[in-house]
Amino acid sequence: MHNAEKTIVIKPVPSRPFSSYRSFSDLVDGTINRSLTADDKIPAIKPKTVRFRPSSSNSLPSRPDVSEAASRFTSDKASATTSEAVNEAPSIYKPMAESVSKNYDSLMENYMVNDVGHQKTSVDDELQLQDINPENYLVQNQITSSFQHNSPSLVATREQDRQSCDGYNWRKYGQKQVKGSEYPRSYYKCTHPSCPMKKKVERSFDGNIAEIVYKGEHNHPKPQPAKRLAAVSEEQSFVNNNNNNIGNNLLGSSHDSFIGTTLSHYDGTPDLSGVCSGIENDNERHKSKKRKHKKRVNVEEAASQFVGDPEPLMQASTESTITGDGFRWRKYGQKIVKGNPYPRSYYRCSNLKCNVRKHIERVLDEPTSFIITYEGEHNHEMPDRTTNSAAQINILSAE
DNA sequence: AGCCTTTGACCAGCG
DNA sequence: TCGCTGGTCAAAGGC
Repeated sequence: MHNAEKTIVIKPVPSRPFSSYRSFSDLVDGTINRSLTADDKIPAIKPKTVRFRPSSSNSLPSRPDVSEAASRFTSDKASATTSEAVNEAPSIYKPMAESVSKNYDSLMENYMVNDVGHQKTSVDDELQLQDINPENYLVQNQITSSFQHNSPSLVATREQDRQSCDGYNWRKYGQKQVKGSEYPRSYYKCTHPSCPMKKKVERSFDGNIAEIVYKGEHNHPKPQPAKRLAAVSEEQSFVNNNNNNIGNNLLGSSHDSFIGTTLSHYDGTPDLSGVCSGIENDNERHKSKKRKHKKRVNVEEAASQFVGDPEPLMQASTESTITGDGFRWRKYGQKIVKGNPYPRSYYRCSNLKCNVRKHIERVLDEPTSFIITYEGEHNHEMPDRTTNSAAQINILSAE
């Protein structure tokens, strides 16, 4: 692994809208006002050989290449197909960062898919997903504690801590400081018996996720979510009736007063962002509480500087899209960044009061891999995804 | 009691 | 063969 390059990619600065990787505070302070240059190269995630010792206690071979998100996002039929492939998987695996699962293909597709009745965004064109390698995927996150605002449910029970927002239960079985990473890496196993799914999480000292790598595939359905707070439905009704977003009223929307949604509330949908993983333990909860009181940075200001870039973004659809990370996004542009022939797509949280942005780009050296970078904090709850999940299931069924 | 995290020790691949 | 490294084990303690 090219540690130096990887470090750049995963460095948990809260913002990386430019390939020059300035800090978010720099952006806010307006210290960036230059255009991209040839020196602004996008670091690629290089292949990494992962030595994997088959577990003697686990009769099910695990292939460290199918994302949890992806597997979660596929039908049982698709999972069965993958399992067949798993049986032939070697015990030495390549790179978690080099390619994207075939499930991730559909996942990424849905990641950009509008809900019922809405067309996909042009992500297929942007990212050329059709050639995604049925192998691994990696989610890179630079996030600053999303999802923690005004959410009583996050001050949760231990059970809820254990259950990540991806809906599965994890048990930490190790932690190690790995060379080349400034943060400790934690190792988690799915707590379901005989499930080979694992994940590695690198978390900064303030609790932000620097990197999440999923390995293997769940061989079981997602655990039944904890009972949802009764208040949610009422709240959601309110939200739905007050949806300011374009078109997607069926889904409900983000709203500052929206409270009570449990972590398990997004059934069947992927969590590419890892935004919820930052609340997986008590420490994280406490940190999240602290972050509540942090002054929110003005992402809008930073973005306006970006828009003023000499290489303007191509105008994109103004329709909002609820995505795999549970939030609704509106694409506001895309552009070719020097050093990478693939266009980078820019999204903004469609909640009018929220300044979170993200961008998605292919990895130069590994076109089947994507880097998803988050910028800022959501100041609202996740939209209700029930309807969206149904829509996604329909999409999968149609395939 | 059960399940979790923590953490030092151990193992195996690689150069 | 040896040291480095990443991944895993397992005992101990906590909730």
